[in-house]
Amino acid sequence: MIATTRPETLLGDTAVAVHPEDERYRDLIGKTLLLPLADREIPVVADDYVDREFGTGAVKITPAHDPNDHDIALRHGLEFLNIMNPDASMNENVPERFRNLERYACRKAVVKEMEELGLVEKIENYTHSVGYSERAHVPIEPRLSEQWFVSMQPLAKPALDAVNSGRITFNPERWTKTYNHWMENIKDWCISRQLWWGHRIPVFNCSDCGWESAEREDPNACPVCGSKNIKQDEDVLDTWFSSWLWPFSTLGWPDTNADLNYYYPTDDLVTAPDIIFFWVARMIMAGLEFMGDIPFKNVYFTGLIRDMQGRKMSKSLGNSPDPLDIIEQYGADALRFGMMLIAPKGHDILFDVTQIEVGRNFMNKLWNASRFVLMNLDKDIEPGTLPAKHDLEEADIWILSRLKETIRSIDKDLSRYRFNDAAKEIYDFTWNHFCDWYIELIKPRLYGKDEKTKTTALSTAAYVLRTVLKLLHPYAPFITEEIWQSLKAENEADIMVADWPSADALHTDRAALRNMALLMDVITAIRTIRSEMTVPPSKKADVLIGGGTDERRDLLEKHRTDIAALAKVRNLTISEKVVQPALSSSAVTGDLEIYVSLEGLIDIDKEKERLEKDIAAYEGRIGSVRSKLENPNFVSRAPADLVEHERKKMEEYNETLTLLRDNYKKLTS
RNA sequence: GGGCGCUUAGCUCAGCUGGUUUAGAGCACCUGCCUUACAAGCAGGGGGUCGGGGGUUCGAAUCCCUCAGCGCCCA
Repeated sequence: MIATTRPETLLGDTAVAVHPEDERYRDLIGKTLLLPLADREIPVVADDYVDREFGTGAVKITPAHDPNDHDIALRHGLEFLNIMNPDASMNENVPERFRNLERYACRKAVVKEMEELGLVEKIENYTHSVGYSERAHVPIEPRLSEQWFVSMQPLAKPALDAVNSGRITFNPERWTKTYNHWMENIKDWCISRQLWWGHRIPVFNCSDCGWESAEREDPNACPVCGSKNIKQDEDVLDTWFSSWLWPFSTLGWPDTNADLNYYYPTDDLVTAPDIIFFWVARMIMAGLEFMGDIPFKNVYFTGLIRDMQGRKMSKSLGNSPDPLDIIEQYGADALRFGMMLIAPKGHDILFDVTQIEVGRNFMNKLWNASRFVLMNLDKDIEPGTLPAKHDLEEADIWILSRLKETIRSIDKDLSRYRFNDAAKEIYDFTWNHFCDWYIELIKPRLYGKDEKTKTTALSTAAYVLRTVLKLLHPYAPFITEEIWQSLKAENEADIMVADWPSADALHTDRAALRNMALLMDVITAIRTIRSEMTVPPSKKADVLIGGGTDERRDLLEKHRTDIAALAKVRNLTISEKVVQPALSSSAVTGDLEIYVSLEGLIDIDKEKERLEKDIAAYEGRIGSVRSKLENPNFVSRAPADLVEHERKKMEEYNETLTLLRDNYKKLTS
């Protein structure tokens, strides 16, 4: 007894298969059965493919109409009986009464006869997977037919070597596993397609003498018998058959020329991992076969863009947004930059258009920052040229040092295909360093009377901005070129042909980085007090800074105007010993005490709350450092410089905590 | 069945060679601001026992094992 979802194929059965170790049927192996309706004798064969647990454990074999059955038939030398015409109606290989019946009509007829013969045990609904044409919207019927194949084994060997020897690298590396698995189990490639469009397969045959051959030029007579009755194969080539030639056919192959010589092989192929088989592997095979060399050195696999439910975007699902709509809404650069920012290396992304807002906001920020620089830019400033070193002020040195660090990070990220990290670096530097701090820091200089410091600040700002534009250009070609046109020297070329910024042109000044960090901490501390005590931004406050070392106070003294401007301070007192004003709020930054005079705005409870929060924070930090230092194993086994670092941290935290507690005590006494 | 990945803040995700502040960003949220580049913005803030368990280690979001859940690929 057997089960089937396609009863009409019974007419094409040429065997029944059972599992070789199935006790139930062991006796029957090698014997024959009588196939009903067709009245043919068919053998019982034993094959591992059969699942003993499924159904009765006996399966009908229709070699001409099922791929699995086809393979079984090959193994057992069974007959291939094609019972269908190309239109899926029944052909002359079935009993006369079924001939020319459409497949579903035949199915009914077969079932009816089987029932009449009392051979049907039961009929039940069953869900199974069947090939389905999305173009024609009909189920696809497997049917034995003549197709052309490319023998792949000889091509696969050198292609496997090329990747496993490292001549071609995959990024991320893990995709080599997918590649290897496919290549090691490669099957011949069916290149025949039954479509009305495409390149027709250049195979010709003669209906008089049976000659058949693949030809470069269309023949007009049979080369063997001279007959004019020759016909070209009706099928066309699989589209990938031309795609695998892409690395060299696009450069003029099979003709040799300068482009082909220069550009083959290329450096990087950027593509998606879902076409490793269809395209990447085949390009490598074709390159090695036809050019005698690999087509590219590296393959970078991007993630796939999916919708928020994780589904691949597809036309039939209709879940892919039209890029033109997004560009209309956010801008082309915003789309490009936003996409790069949210696409981590080699991982799929769940895409929602609102994520492009980040890109739009950043482009807007860049545009406005550029406007600011340009509106202040005097004509006598030479863009791209830094002021003499001795004219640079600490803020200038700081932003240039930060710029150098940024370029180095970006170079490193790009060399490792970490495009999102590089995008993040540009974003972070531009917004959080250049805009939020540097531009704010130079405003007093720009609005002041000193022409020299003004020019230095502007030259530095222009230099930094120009570098940012170059770094950003691959991500945002349009806005960067637009701004560049206003920022380039008179005879300077467009940004798209500009040199990539070199980190070597700049130097890192550790002292400037450290000093500016302290300055920013102090300014932020004052801002935090102001905000938490709800001092309106329009109201300037008196600030006293005490404690610290002579060096640190000198530093702050040097940046007195910066502190005043950025923290909105009226009178700033910097002295080793300062007396805390009666109505004031306090903060501690390292070993510096900061008092903001509040003149009636002071709220004791709020101030207590603030200090308690700070004290708790430092107690937490000290707790975690202490647990390390009190662990003898840590002290004895961890690297000495790390232990030293933790000790230093402990000292600093303790100092800060002591000052915070003093202030808190004063408040409650 | 075989292979590959993912699980970190309300959401989407970074966190690379184990340590460098008490784990970061954007969005969302709270407070205050139309401060003459920018409200698509500015300043400040809250929010996470890093899916569960075990192990290795002086030290784990990070390395190993295991369990659970989710996703993809196998022409």
